[in-house]
Amino acid sequence: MKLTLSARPPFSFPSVVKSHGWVQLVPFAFDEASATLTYVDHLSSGRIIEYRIIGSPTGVTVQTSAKLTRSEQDEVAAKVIWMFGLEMDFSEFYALARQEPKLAKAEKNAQGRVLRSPTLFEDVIKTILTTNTLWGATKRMTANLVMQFGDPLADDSSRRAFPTPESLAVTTEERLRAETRLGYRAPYILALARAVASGDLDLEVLKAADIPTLELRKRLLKIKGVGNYAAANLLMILGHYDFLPVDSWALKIVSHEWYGGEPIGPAEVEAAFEKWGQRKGLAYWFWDWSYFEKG
DNA sequence: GGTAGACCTGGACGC
DNA sequence: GCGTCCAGGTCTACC
Repeated sequence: MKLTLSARPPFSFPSVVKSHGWVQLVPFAFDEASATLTYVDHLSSGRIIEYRIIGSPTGVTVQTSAKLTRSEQDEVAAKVIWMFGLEMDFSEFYALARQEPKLAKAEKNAQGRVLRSPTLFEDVIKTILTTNTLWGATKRMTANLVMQFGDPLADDSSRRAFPTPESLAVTTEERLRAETRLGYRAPYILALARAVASGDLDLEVLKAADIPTLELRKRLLKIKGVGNYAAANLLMILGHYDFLPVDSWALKIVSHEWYGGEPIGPAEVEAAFEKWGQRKGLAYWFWDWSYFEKG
């Protein structure tokens, strides 16, 4: 099966794929040689399928080896549109970015979209797994979760979908600690899965564009394990850019940019991007950091 | 509301 | 080989 999906221009497939580290976390995988992003998904029909997503200047094509029903095709299309933010409009950000040399490439490179998981449940868990740890450990914890609790492709049990809330809800904190190696994050992940599986918490409604940012942030901060950094990161994913995900990395690159490498705190990071208002997250995310300049 | 201390893990580093 | 530090922070108790 093949679906062709159009994006609001400008659009850049590699810009979305490489917008942050999600592409390195299963069930995502990216093949550089063929420039193909794959993702193993658990459809609401119960089937486990793999998407092969290829970019074009006008959007993406999605291929699956499985033959899908009409409703399954609609589900895949809706999910990929969300994952790539195909309908998102960054024209107001680009208008401001044209005035800032450090964002001069933003419009040309069609920056703004960030790669998202099909469900906010998956993005919340992955975000919690990025906190207070090394990136390598985030990849390992995510891989453990997927291998231990995700359902496999019919023809390749080494490729699995992200666990459903229901599959995680029935496990124990002890197993998440001892086998999945989530450490102190185990009770957070378990509580989240149980809340979503029971229907007490509906994360998908938070994708609605008309929820005010402060209300959204308040709801995200109620999730155990989600603090200021994680909430800001999730707001970025949800298309709200009023808060900065200030982590140790942000402190490092902002210090290098404006403070000569001296130790700084979150206040200095906030001050550096204050003038960008509701688009400060975008300005921060796509800033042409001197930290990465060669030489 | 602000802050200190604890928290899982595992790689890097110094000895 | 061993101990310590720290990383894409958060929570809780305490003031």
